[in-house]
Amino acid sequence: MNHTRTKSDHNKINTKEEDNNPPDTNFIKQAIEEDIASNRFDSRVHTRFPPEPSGYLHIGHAKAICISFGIAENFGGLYNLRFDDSNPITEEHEFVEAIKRDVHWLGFDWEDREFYASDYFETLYEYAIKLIEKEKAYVCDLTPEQMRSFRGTLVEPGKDSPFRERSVEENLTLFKGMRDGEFPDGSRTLRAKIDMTSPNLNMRDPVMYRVLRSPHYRHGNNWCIYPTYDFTHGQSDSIEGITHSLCDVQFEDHRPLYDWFLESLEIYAPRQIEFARLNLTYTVLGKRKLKILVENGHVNGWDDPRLPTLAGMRRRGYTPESIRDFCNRIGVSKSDNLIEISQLEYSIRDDLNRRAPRVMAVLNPVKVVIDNYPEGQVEMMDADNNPEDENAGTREIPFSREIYIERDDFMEDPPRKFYRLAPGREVRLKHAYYITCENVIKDENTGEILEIHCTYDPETRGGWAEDGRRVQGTLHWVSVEHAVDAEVRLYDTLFTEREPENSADGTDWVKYINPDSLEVLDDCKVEPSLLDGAPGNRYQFLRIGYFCIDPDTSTEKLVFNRTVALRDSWAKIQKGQK
RNA sequence: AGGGCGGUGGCCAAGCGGUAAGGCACAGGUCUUUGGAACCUGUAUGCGUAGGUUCGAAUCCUACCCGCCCUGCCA
Repeated sequence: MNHTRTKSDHNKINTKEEDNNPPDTNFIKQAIEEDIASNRFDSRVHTRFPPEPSGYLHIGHAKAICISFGIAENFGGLYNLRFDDSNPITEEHEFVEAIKRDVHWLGFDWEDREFYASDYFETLYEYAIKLIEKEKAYVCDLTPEQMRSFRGTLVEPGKDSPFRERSVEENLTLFKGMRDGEFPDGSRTLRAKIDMTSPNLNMRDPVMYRVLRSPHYRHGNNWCIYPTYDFTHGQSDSIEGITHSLCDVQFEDHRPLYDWFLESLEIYAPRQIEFARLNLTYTVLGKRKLKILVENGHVNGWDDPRLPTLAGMRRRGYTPESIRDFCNRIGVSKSDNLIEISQLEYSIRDDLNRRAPRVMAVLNPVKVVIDNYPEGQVEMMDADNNPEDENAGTREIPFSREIYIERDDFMEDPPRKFYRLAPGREVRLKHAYYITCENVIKDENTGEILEIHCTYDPETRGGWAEDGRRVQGTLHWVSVEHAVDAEVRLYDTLFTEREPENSADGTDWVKYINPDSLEVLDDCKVEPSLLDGAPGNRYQFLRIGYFCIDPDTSTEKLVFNRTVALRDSWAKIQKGQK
């Protein structure tokens, strides 16, 4: 048969299963492939992730980790975890433990390749002496203010420091004096002698060492001078034999300096490649801002489930697999980006849909009495744990004359397309029976619905009618007698603005914190099987969303966090009807 | 203004001179014991703008416009 292939034919042939895979290449992988082809690093691939232990890791770091470690895995290479700890003022041991925990949780194993830039301080000191001897570094006595004015501006060149031409001997003596504690904090620096007229400000004789009497969390009072990032990072990469030093684009104009130090020192030189950092709608990423949220009490600690920290997301119920999937899907490029939160939600729903056991929980209960059901009778109903997973098995759920259903699942005067319970209407109770609403009992004064009275059809056990009649709606429920009380914490975005840091009128992102980002429901009723759950366990509450057990759970009270709601097409219809 | 880097649909992102992949979102629909999931269909005569080179340009050239980063002894 002779027929032209149309676009729809094409789509049928390529099923979503095949098309759904994220692209398996990006500009960094291409660059590495070229280096392998040209044998630039003896065909090795060795990357690193260099966090500073001054805060918790967030989803933006996850992107960086997935890129650096993921690429090393792809090429059968190695990856190091290196703490970039050259500023004792902001760094703490607590953070190194938290970072290690989070990277492991993400599923990466750096084996014995755990390093600390601070362990290279002695080598770095020797490197500095080497540069002094090569007349490429000098001790400068300028105060911070003076140094700033000598640096020039974006459009005006800087001026040479009056201390720039000190002799090698004098520099050596002075630098040793710095190390030996002979000079007060901030009084002198060691600077690279490069070019005060460079259009790249980073090349205008950048500081290599500062005098700073602050105990280091790892080395105590061993040092009173500390190297700067620029004099630490590249050399650390070099020492570890890193081939590709992947970092975010803000370091792009540090690359000439990175290369300059390595070349001047005549040591092994890795290749730095930069990519765009992650931005997410309705949140902030960035160490300082997260720190403010935590320290000023806007949230309850680094692991607050509303935070984009890995600790927060873990507590919220995100799986490491979903975060990795998200990082793969968003791709790698150099362009500024703002990823929609729905992209992240897609990844977690997709993962949990396949893995999370289904349970029934009523968040906002209203009582239903089934008048024709025998009083005192209890039936155990079979329920599949996960229709997406045939190996998930089944469990039994107690059914009785009085049950709770969701208040939202009943309407006295239902609008069009409302498929749930209403006077005279028959619906299915999931895994149980068809019930028909006969009447409701309301509070005389407030009009609040107290009880809904129904009858059930004994011929519909399991949720099927012999005569083949259909019902439009299926409700979840919990037996009153067997219900377990629970607290459920619902989360909304932490900010009300899509771009809190960059909104139309304001500069103060803090004022866009969402006052309703946390809603606590403390009268929830859940099925008894949940009593066996442990903190961290994830579930799908049927028809509602994905939830996990919070560590705040005690023997007295179950506490759940909503990870993400199920997609809700009824909510959309309602919106449209308004 | 000097330097660096970016600009492909609402949000991401392929594309690497041969006639605009894919994902998310959105809109319809099929199916359904979750209004979930799954499945199907639709959504850029267009690649920041204007010129130019070429049989042919998102890809090459020129100019211009817009955005981000850089004036810490932070990383």
